[in-house]
Amino acid sequence: MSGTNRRRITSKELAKLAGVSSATISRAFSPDSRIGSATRDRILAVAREYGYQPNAIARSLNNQRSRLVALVVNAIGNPCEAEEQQLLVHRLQARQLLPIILCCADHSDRLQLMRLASTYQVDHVVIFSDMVSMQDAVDIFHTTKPIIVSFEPLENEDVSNIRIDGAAGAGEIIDKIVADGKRRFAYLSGTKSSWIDKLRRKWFADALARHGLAFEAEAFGDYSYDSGFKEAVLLLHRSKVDAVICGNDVMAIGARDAARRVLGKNTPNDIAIVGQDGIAMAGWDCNDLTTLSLDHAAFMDAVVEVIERHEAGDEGPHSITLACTPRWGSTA
Amino acid sequence: MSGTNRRRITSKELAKLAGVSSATISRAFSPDSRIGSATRDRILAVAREYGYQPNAIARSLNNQRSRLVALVVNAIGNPCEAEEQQLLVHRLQARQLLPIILCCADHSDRLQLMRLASTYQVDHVVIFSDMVSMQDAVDIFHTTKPIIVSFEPLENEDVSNIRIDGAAGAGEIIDKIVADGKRRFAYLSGTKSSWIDKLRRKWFADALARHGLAFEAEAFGDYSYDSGFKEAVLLLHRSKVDAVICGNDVMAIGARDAARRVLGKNTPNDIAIVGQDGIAMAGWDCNDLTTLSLDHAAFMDAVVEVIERHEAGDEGPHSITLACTPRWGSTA
DNA sequence: TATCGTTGTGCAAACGATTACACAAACGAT
DNA sequence: ATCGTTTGTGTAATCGTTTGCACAACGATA
Repeated sequence: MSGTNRRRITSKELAKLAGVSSATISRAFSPDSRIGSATRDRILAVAREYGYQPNAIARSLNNQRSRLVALVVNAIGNPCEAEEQQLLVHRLQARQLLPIILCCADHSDRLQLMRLASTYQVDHVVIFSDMVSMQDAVDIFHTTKPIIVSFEPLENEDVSNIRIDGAAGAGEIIDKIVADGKRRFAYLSGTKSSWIDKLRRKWFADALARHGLAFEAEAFGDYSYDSGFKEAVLLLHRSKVDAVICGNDVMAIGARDAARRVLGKNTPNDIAIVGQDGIAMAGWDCNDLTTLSLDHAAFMDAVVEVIERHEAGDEGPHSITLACTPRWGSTA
Repeated sequence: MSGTNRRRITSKELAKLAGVSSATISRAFSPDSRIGSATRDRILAVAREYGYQPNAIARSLNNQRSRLVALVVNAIGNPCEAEEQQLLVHRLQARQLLPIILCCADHSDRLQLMRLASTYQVDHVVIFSDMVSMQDAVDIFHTTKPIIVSFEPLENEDVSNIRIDGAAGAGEIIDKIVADGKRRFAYLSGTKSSWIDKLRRKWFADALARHGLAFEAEAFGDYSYDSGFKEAVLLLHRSKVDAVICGNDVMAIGARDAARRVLGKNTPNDIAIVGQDGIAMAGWDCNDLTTLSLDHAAFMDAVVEVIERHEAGDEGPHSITLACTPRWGSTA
C-alpha cells in the first residue's frame, strides 16, 4: 500500500516496527516454524501495511534453493514448442517455480547463455533443444541435474530424460497411405543435424521397409513454413513422389500449400502429406492435417513429474517414454 | 571441467587456491576494477580449471541489481504473442538480461504470480497483458517502474508505455472494402473486457463512420481459432453481413474457415474478412489474410529502448507510439 | 513445590559475493 | 634521496534472509 515508495522495506526494519527481532519476521513467513500464532498474525498485518515481502534473492542465497527453472529452447515462435512451453510454464507456476527462458539460435551464444543461467543457481534445468549436447548440459549445470527432453541417444546414463516413441504410430500412418495406393515416398526433414529428426525419419523408414519400400527422395528445411513450401516445390519438381512425410506440422502445411499452389496437386488424391507434432493448428478446418501427434499435456506432465522427483531428493536418473498416436485428417 | 562435482566452488575457496583474497577474485571478474593483469589472468585460469563462476544470486543481493526481467503475458501459445516474445527474449539475452515469464489465465493467480516475481527483485517488468490494471502493476512492483505495453488509457501518468495506433491503417482497409462494394460490417471481438480490443474496434468504427456506416453486428470470442470459427457461424447465421473485422489474425482464419465451410461463402467476393496483428501465418499461402499489421521487430525494439533508458537511470516515463499498416491479402 | 517438557523469542553466524578504506610497493619527478 | 602519485591487494562491512543454539516463561506432572 505504500504507493510509490522507492526502497523496499527489509525484515530488520519491519522487526523494529513490529517490536520483534528479524528472526521472528522470518518465522512468520515460514509455514512451519515455532512461532506464536498471535505474533504471526500481528506481523503479517504489519507486513501487509508496509508492503513487506521477504526478499527472494536473499532467501535463495541462504537456502541454497532459488526456485528458478531454466528452460532451454530452440524457439518460442514455433507453434509446437510454444504450445508445450505454455503448458509447462503453467505447471511450474502452480508449484511456485519461476521459469527462465533461454532461447537462442546460435550455438556458441547458447552455451554462453546456459553458463549465465547456471550462475543464477537454478534449481532445475529442462533442455528442449537437441542442439545442445548432453555433455555440455551436464558440464555447465554440474550442480543441477538437467532433464533432457529430446531424443539423443544417451551416452551419459546419469541424466533424467523424457523420450518419445512414434514407431507404432508411424506404422499405422504408413499402412493407411500404402493401402490408399501410394508407393513413392519422400521425407522432408526439419534439420540436417538433429537427432530428433533422424529418429523421426527412422520410424517412418522402418514402417516403409515392412512394405518393401524406402524413401525415394529427401530434402532438408528448418521447421518453418517457408522452408516446407520451398523444399516441397524443389522436391516435387525433381521427383514424382506421391507421399511426403514432413518433420513437423508447420512444414507439412507449407508442403501442402506448395503442392496445391505450384504443382496443382491436391491432398489426399494426388499426393499424401503427413506432419508431426499434432499442434492445435493441425486440426483447423483449413489444414485438417494427418499427423503423428503427441499428447503435449501428458508430455509436460512427465517433465513436471521428473522435476518433482528431483525436488523430493530422488535424482534418478528418471526416464519416461511416451507414445505418439496418429491424428487422421484429410491430407493423407 | 570438474565433471559431476556436486557443490559449486566459492570465491573464498578459489581465493585460497589462487593464493589471493576473495576480494581479488571478485575484481578479476569485474571488467574495470583495479587489478594487475597478471593476477587477473592467473585467477581466470584457475577459475576455469575449477569451474568457478561468480554466484549471481549473491552478486544480486549485494548489487541490488538482479538482471532479471519479468514478462507478464496472457499466453505463450498464441502466435502473435509468441512471435513478439521471441523477438524480445533475443534482445534481452543479447544484453545479458534474463527473462522470467509470468503467464497466467486466471486473474487472481496472475496477481499472486506478479507478487512472487517482485520478490525476486527483477530489474524491469514488461506487461503485455491488458488484463492487468496499471495500478496493480505499480503497486506490486513499486520499486521497479514497469513498462506497460498495452492500450489502457493512462490514468497513471508515471508509467512508461508503448502504444499502437492503427487508426490510419484501419482507414485504408475500410476504404478499400467499401470501394469493393461491401456495406454491411460486423466486428468479431477478441475479448469482452479488454481495452485493447475496444481501441482496435474504435479504429475501424471511426473509419466506417467516415463512410456513413457502422457495425451492424458484434460477437465476442477469446482470440482463439475455435472461438473465431464458432462465433462467425452464429454471427453469419443471424445477420447478413458481407464483411467481418476480427480481433486478431487467428480468429480471422477461424472466421474465414467458418464462412467457407459452414456458409459456403468465399473471400473476398461473398464476404471480406480482416485480421489484426500481422503474424507470420497471415502470409502463408493457405491464409493470405488482409490484416492490420504491426511491425513486431520495431515494437520490441521500442520495448528494449525504454528498458535501456531505465537502465541508464532515466526512468521517464517514456512513451512510444507505433503505427500499424495494412497487409493486403486475398481475404478482403 | 521442585521438575520437566513445551513453546516462543532473540542472538549471532552463516549464505557468497562486492566495495570503501587502508596500506605497501613501485614509480616518476624533483 | 625524498616526496607524491599511481597501482595492486587485503581487511572488513554490507546486502536481507534463515536457522542452530540458548534461554525465559509457562503449564503439567509428581
